[in-house]
Amino acid sequence: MGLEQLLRKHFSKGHEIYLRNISVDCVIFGFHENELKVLLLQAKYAGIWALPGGFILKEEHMDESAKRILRNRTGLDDIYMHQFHVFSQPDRSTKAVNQQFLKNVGVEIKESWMFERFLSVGYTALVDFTRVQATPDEFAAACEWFNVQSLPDMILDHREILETALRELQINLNYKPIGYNLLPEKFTMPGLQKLYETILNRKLDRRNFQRKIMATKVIIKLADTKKGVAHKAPVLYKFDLKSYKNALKIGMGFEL
Amino acid sequence: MGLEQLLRKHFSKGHEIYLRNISVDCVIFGFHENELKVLLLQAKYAGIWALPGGFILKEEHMDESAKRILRNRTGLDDIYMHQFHVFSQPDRSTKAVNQQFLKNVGVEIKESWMFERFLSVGYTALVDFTRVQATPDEFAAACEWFNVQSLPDMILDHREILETALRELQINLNYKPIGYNLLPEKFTMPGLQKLYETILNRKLDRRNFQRKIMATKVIIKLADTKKGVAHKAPVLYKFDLKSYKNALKIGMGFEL
DNA sequence: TTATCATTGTGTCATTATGACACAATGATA
DNA sequence: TATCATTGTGTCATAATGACACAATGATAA
Repeated sequence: MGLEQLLRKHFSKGHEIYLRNISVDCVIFGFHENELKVLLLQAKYAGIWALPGGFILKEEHMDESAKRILRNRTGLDDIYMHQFHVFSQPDRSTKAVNQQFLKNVGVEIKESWMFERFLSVGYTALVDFTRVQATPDEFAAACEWFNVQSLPDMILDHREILETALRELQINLNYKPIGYNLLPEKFTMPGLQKLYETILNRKLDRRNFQRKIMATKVIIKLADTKKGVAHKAPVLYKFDLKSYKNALKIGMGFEL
Repeated sequence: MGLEQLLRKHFSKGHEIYLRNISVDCVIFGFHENELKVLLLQAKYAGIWALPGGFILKEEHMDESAKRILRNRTGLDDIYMHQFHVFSQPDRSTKAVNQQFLKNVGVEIKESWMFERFLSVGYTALVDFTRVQATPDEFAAACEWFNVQSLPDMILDHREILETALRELQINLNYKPIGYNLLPEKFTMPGLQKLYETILNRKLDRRNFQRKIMATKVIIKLADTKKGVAHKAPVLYKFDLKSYKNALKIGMGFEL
């Protein structure tokens, strides 16, 4: 199907399969080369970027919508996703934006459910950067990772959504185990610390960090060390999946 | 306007003023006689109870919808409300419930936006029990307080919404100052402790409790004592509004 | 009038958690 | 074989926490 046809169908028939007035936007975090990254889409025929988003199918649990969006953009499945906030400014209207988009593409549509007001539910996911197949959706020209420290212009309130998600992540660092999805299966203690330092955007004491992380019991020291690195070979660790999942549920009481 | 007319208007024209597929439900907590209470509505011509809820006007911020609902049920204004979760089970359908309700009332309506699926956004409020003028809405026969320990049958997933709100409140007790809206302006330390014990549903050590509460600096000791009580007259305290609001924003790091 | 008693207010102490810090071990590289 | 950046681990003073005891108060009852 060509873009024009796709757009006509989406704008004129979308309300037959999706709920109205609600959308889902996903803040997908990854970690690569000691940088915290977020996955964004670039609208076709426009420079501006957006969070991967979508709508809720009429018979679908909202968590499934978020997972579907994640799956379609990354190829990843079975990732824990978490709703964190509903954005409901009345003027976060997509009408002007959508009409501009249609104009850019050269399609004229008069009436559409897409011109109504949308609330958006923000979801976060933490994913393994190396396993992601970044895939644009049908209305996007590109799907790329950005360092959270240097973000491009973003549509609507997507910048605010992203920053709320980041704040959430920083707070959760103290109560939830983080890293299972962001790191490879085996990782080093300095590697884990870099992740924490990157998210918190501040330095942590190496020795106290190790003491506290080990006190949570969610990671296990392996016999192996990481080979082929300069300097002393660091010991490898992995998450203890059982404790990890437990800690995800009940939290950890933990202060960095 | 009679009930039938009201219902016809709401079911046939409501979608002209409200967003579709989204509702707001409010868990309004109060504290009275050492019990944690929640405000519920009883559907007309049915025994079953429900959380005070409503819909989002087309040009209204969702927070305003929640405040409007609170104001209409309690007469209270300027109360801090907080969205805590979106409930999105596809089968939390209101269709059967609404049709049953119409049948009870004796009104027949074939098609309605009210028969579609609704997501519901849960909000909490903490209010001063003594200042509440409990007022049923037009579709309710009664508006009453219930002890959270002995709740009646509730429609749809309202029981789950309520319990999620309660869990939220228990967790927040450790990070946010609680009590300003739930207690009278002047209160005693044992009174505040009772509130905490009631919400957490466990006993706390009197001396350690006082030490920790005072360490937060959000409450101020007054010169006065509470008169006319048996036994030793307890000292009165009040919230320091400035510190309180600050603590609401940035949290408190606090463990009971 | 005075003793009783439930309740309030405050202090101590041992234990644990925390932050600041130093030194030895390692292993690639020069 | 020496160098050196990095890793791994231990210590210490201080702060926070939980468990606990005793004195003060003031209404009530003898």
